[in-house]
Amino acid sequence: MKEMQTTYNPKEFEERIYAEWMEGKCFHATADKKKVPFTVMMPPPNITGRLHMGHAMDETMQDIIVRFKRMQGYSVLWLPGTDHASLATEHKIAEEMQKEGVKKESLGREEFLRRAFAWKEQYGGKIVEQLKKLGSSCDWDRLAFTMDERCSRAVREAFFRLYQKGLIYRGSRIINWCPTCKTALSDEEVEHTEDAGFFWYFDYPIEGSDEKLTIATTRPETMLGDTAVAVNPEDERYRKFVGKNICLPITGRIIPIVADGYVDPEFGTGAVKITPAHDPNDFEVGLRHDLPSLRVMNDDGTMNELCGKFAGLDRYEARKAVVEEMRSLGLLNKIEPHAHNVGHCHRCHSAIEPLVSKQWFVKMAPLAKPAIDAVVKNKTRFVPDRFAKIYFNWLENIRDWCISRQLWWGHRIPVWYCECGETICARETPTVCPKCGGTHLTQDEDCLDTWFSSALWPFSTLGWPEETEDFKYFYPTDALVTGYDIIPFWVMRMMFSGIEYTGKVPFRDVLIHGLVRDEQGRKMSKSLGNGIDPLDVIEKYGADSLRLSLMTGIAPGNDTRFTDAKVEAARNFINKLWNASRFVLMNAKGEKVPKIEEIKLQPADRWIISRLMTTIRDVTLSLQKYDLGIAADKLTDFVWSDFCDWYIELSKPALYGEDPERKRAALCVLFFVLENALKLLHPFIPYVTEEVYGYLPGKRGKIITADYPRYDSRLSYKKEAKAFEGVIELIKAVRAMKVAVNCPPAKKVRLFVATENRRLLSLNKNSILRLAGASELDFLAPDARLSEKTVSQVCEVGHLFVPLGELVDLDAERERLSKELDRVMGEIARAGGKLANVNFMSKAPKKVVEDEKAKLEKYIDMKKKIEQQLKEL
RNA sequence: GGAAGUUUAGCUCAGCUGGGAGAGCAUCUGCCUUACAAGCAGGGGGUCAUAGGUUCGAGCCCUAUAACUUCCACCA
Repeated sequence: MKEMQTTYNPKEFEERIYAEWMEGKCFHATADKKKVPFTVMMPPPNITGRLHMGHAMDETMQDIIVRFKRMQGYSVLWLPGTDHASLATEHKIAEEMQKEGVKKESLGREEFLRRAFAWKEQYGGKIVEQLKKLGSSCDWDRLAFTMDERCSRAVREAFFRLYQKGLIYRGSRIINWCPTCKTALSDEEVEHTEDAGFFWYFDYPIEGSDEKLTIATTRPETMLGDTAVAVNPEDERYRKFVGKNICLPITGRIIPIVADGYVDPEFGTGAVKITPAHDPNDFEVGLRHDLPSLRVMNDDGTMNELCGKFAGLDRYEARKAVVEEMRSLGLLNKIEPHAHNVGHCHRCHSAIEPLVSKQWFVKMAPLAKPAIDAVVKNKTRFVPDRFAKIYFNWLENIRDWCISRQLWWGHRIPVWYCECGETICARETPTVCPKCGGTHLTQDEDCLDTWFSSALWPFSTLGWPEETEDFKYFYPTDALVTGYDIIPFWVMRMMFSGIEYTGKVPFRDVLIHGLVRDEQGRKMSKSLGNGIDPLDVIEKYGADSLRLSLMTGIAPGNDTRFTDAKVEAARNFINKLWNASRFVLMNAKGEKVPKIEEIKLQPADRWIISRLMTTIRDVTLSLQKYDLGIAADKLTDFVWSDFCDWYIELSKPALYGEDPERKRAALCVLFFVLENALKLLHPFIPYVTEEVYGYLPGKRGKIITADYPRYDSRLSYKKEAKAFEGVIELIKAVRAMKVAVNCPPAKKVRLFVATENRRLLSLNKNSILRLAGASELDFLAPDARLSEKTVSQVCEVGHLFVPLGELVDLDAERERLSKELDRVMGEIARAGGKLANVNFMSKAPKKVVEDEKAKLEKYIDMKKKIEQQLKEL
């Protein structure tokens, strides 16, 4: 067998091991009726995307859960895929073509799509390769793409069904328009930011009078599309004007003054210009008062032919020009600075133009209701549950979803128009008009919002609408892991889609995690340039270290900061594990290791096995609750402190000793604990655990497919473990004493313990001598004392005396004991106070009272002994 | 204008259903002890944001307050 290297070096094996897993089809899921399915759908990254820390965290969490469940014996499917990301991708491809001097429009739809698919083939798989580096154990055989044949079919089916039910409609509504991307956007795709702007006050002349009505606006250029001015019906100032008309400056159009409750008399001048075609509120006012809607802008954000001399001007140039024109007409009343909310395109960040446009919408109210109910009834639950509130908040206030996009890259809307005027929605491309029999059908030009296909992800990837084996077996899925930032985009939409199309919620648990921020707590972003590339970290430290660092010190749903120090700490831990493994293997050379059932266990053995059992139980429970951070903490603590710092050291006397049986027994326990620890750690740090597992003697398969450790109550040894803690305490006491009195560490000391528990100490004599740095261990009668000058410490197992002869620094010892006495007195006061409290005695649970009594007794005894010792010094 | 979150050691954060404040990093002291200096041993450091309340008992539950963060919202 080959030797392990002296230092942990992930580069030696990470790539090789991933290849072995792939070769062994370890990630492949089968619809195995004998097993219970466990399904996770990977949130598909955009094909334009590059792996970032957010992905790394998201992927790691899923991989941990999935590996855990796989080891527990579930038939696990973790289905990966990518999203076509229509807007982002089209944007990117158009940009690249621009560099070659090619315009999208001049290519035409077909040629553009041909190039887009070619681009996807070439670059779209990049992110998938990056995911593999992290160690993601997803079923690559089932790799899906939101625009592949399966998903496309599901999209058409879903659209068709909603259309038939009347839940999809086409209409002219006010929508969010991005003048740069030249497409409509959904409300969720608009980001609002507070921008510094101005309030322009315009005097609008009243028709047939010298009076003027002053309005305030943040968007002067839209006045060209005004079709009314509104005031509050209760507003005394303006009551007389209601019903009269305004002679709209510049345009000369005559528009009415209407009364509407929407107007806040306190704000601005209390008179509002109404532009139904360019403002959502004004649109509503327009509907109520039957006002015409006058669109004055083109798709690219320039003013249109209705704007006279302003036609062709960009909206911002037009703004200046209109203000100037009003000034020259003497109608500009004043200008005030004013901060207001402006919507921006989440893709290109241009200011959104609300405008009336003919688009396709999904009627949300009937879909939102069941999606809310499902979470209320706990059919799907959010972890942590506070995110349910955010989910409710979205769905309760949701407006109809604008699903059409003026793009080419995406799912084309499955609607055709006949010359006769008929609109046909169909699953497959129709050839004749069912109404007139005509064959001149043209398909709707628009594409669907990317999220329309993402919403079907949990089942479209499994073959829905067909009742495939996969669909029947793996759906509904079990856990969805994602960041809180995409609850409205994705989680919500999968929920109502799943319920609507399959009749079942798409997932049982929604595990929400926070954002990975930079060292200063800032969001990692391209513009700040503070993003850290996970691949660089992997290159430097290995994937396991990155994974573990992302899982330490995290709480569900909370943001976390990424620091190099954390990765280093993780790497150090793995190195520790590596060396502990190396130690165990080195000592096993040539030895035949018996089974755990065949050996005689020593107290230290029972203690570490007991600690292992506790760890198994705690970690399993934590993972089941998705408390990954806690599980990671418990595990690293167990391996580093209990196993490495204590048990390995405790086992050395046996390993290096003369008794071959003792040696074999110690080896057996070392292997037993190591093997289980590796398994428990495997979901977190899969590569190194697989690598080390391969070095373990005996015939075994891969750790990835090994059984997850189980808690065994027969091996819990609660009492023995508790008793053994006394030995540990004793050793710690000796070490601390030596340091306190400045005794050189290498100097061996003699130990005397006045105790009733000689057996336990005798059994561990060699370990105590070794770990405490002592030459002898002798016993005294329980209340006996040592005649020479000594340092002493009252321990659980007995009263410890260390004669240090001329080495004793009496002042240091006095100080140490006084400090100890203070602590004990404090404890006595605390416990005594509690026990003297009548209310505590009568109301606190018996167990708590008993515990306090025992503590008090113990501390009183300690106090006595310490005082005695102080006197004798 | 709503809503959520955060506030615990110098820093980054844990702390399950209320019963003697934790980790990692940093810092100090001493150690190259035959797995590991990416290490070992020992130590220092916290009125758990503030003010009230409930309770025998509060970091944890309730009510206010403050600061910071984020999300949502049509105030032109």
